[in-house]
Amino acid sequence: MIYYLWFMEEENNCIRKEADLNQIKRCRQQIFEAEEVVSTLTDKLSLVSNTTRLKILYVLQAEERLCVCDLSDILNMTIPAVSQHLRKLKDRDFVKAEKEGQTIFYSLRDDHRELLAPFFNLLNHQPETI
Amino acid sequence: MIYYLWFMEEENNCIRKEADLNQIKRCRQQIFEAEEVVSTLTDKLSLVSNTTRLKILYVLQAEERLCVCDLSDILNMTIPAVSQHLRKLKDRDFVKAEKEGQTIFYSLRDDHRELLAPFFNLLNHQPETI
DNA sequence: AAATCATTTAAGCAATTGCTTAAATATAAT
DNA sequence: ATTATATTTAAGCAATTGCTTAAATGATTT
Repeated sequence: MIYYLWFMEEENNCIRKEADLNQIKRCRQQIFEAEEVVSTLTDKLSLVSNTTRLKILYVLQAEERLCVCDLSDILNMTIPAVSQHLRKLKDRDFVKAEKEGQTIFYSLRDDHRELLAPFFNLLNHQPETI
Repeated sequence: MIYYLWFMEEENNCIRKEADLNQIKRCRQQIFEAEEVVSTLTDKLSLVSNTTRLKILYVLQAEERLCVCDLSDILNMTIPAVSQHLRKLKDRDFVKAEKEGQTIFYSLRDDHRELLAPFFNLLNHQPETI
């Protein structure tokens, strides 16, 4: 497997006299190494950065489990709208679904508790500033 | 100032026999109280959940300051593209700009260090799983 | 003063998002 | 079997996002 290390080779375009070429290379390498974690992280954050989905996660944290119909009531939203959000959360392993008769109960998975913890903390303690 | 407490009054639409009306009211109130924090938080997270902007924040954390031209080189992106991201980050107080001649240096502000800390930790330690 | 450099701003556009309504699925009750 | 219930899926659409290119701004050098 051959990796092309563009951050080492590529010509610099920043033509400032004072430009620190070593700094630029260092930053390129830093980003190159973090690339995958950046993708994984932003993928998850873009899920959480939606008010409806954050609210869903927040109430699920407190309530153990809720069905689509409950959430539709709680959020004052259409059932399909809620369902579509839940699907995204399920696809990314934020929640799990358990069928009981014709009702499907959703609950928080443990997978992302660490990522979510600071957000739940903020929401629970309602500080003046974030 | 009169607040209409819809979460107390409003009719329930979830018609399941087993629906726990108290649970639904409790959740509504919980969300009602967190509403503002939810907005503020998702507003910030939606900034961070973009790979380019997270990378900018990440390298700025390590490098103290970088100019638009540097970042354009580092990220292998057009100058206007970077500039537009920086504007968003500046508008939300994630970064500050300092002019020095015709060069504008951007650096991290302290305002959101607490929010960003866990993300920087992940990026620095490159764990197998997030 | 004119040209160069660093950056921003603006207009345009393709891709994505998040809703809506309507139809499909699947389980339960009559 | 038929109807009702709970949910999902799909199609359509307006709003937002993030880029591109071109033009504008403002400081520096010649």
